[in-house]
Amino acid sequence: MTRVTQRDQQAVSQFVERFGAILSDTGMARMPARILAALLTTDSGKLTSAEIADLLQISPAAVSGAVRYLTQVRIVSREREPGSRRDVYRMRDDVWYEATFRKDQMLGMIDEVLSEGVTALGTHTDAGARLDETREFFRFCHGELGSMIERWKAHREKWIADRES
Amino acid sequence: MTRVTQRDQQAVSQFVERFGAILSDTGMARMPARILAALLTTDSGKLTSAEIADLLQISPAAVSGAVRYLTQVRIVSREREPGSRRDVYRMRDDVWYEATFRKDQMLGMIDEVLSEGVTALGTHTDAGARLDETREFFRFCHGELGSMIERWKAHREKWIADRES
DNA sequence: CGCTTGTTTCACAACTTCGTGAAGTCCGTA
DNA sequence: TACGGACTTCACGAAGTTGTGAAACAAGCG
Repeated sequence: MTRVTQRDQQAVSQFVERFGAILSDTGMARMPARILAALLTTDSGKLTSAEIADLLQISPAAVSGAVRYLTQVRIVSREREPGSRRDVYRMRDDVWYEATFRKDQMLGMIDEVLSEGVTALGTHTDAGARLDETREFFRFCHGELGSMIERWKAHREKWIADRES
Repeated sequence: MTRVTQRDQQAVSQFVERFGAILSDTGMARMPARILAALLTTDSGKLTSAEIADLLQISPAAVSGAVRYLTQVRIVSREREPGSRRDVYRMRDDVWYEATFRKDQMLGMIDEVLSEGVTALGTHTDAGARLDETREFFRFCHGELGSMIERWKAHREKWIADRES
């Protein structure tokens, strides 16, 4: 291993920690965030449990718990090469789509709760009107998010085409 | 106080708790979230420390800490009626704008960190290319968020006009 | 079959966060 | 300038989270 490679490894590791930290700042649990960051930095987008444990210096138990969460929310998929006992975790291509979709669901819940509030206060009160407008804001966001996904797909196509030229 | 009013109070209180809980699910600390929810349900959008403490059944110390946070992130403003020793906290009209703006800043930080990663890996590697695309996604979101604020302003005007007719 | 390797479950300990009570500070008022 | 009310600070205790080690479990392979 050359010195240059060592420096690179260090830089990559530092990126994994920083990006993991940012993701956990946005609400994702710490371990899943770090694992996702680690997967992002692999060429294949795949990593075994042991590799994850080694890379992030965590116990197999921690890996187990975190990947269970990540598979549940469809951020990674679990695979196993035939004839092997090792699980391999693959980052799904549509992670950001999934993440956006999940935020969108949250907006739906906010809408529900705000509707309760509007009912409780009535739109004839100032507070009720404020709640009504707040709800409209979140409904607006909901609509925006939906169309944003479409726009991203288009933007991505164009961007990739530009990059290759 | 009539029975109907009592029921309303209960419904409002329930809304405050539910909406506070949702806000804290999205990352905001519990107390600030509850206080914001409480302010939303007042006609004037204003509340004194004592009122907040009473409404949410929390100590003055908890109020103090939470409103300090809320004023720092510009969600509420502190006022004091001349000749009074009571602080009054007012919900700012542009809370949702501020919240969106703050998310936007987060996107900027993500961009920075991802750029480090792209540098560390180089765009000629598969991982580097993936990071590059990820960064492009967040940059796209950044742009979308910016224009979304404008669109919301326009949408709001129209919505208010419609509501009044 | 039993061994080996890899994963999962579970109870525990460390850490962090959160809200409180009590003491402290500030400031207008008499 | 002394009083009183209101806000803030601080240290503590409670509660919830998080990651670990150890043991149980599963599955290929000799």
